[in-house]
Amino acid sequence: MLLHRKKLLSIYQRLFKALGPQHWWPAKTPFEVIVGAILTQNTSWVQVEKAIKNLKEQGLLSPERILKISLPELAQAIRPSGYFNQKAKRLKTFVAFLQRRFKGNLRIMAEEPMSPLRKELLELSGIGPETADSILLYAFHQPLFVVDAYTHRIFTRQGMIEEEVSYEELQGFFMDHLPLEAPLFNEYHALIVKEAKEFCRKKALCSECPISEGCLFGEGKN
DNA sequence: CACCAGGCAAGTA
DNA sequence: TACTTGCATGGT
Repeated sequence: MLLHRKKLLSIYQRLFKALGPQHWWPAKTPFEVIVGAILTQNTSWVQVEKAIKNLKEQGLLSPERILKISLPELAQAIRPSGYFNQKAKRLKTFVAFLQRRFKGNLRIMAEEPMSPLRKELLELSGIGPETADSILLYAFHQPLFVVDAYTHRIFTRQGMIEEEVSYEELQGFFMDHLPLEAPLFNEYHALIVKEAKEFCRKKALCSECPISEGCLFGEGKN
């Protein structure tokens, strides 16, 4: 629908004007993006930064090293990011996949057609839709809109979507109504995260929110 | 102190 | 299929 497109673009413009470019993903290499995407699952980014710092300092931030290091050692290194036993396994699951399927080479993986690759990622234990889409958008520049808890919160409060929408439905809402461009999706998702942290978290700041109109803080279930 | 953070998988009925 | 629970650190 044309109305949704206008509305979504309008929100994007307001966010960008108020908050500026976010320069995502905050990582230097595609592999660091992938590691960060797994480590940040249900965890604040500052904790992930500490874990990644540990990995760097210990020379572990490469597929080869993560493949070879013992599980307990890896877990200890990423301890600050929480769920460290699970996430250590998830990192190993991914690098094993990378090795098996693409000779350990991310450049080969990047050449793969997006849709089948997304399915393959989702088959891995520890990679769900948000992590898969974050990897594909931010490491490989594929035009997939990343949905997270913030996206759901903001757009339900805006009254634009139902509370019960699934991940795929919410993703479709954006992808059906916006131009399928990776740079746009990159910036839009990053702005949503920034906006949610700044204004949508605390009731007191809700009125300052650059989207603002129609937002009903506290009246929704969150 | 309780609650939250850029999810996901496994268990239960 | 539809809910519930475990995973865990550290900040507010």
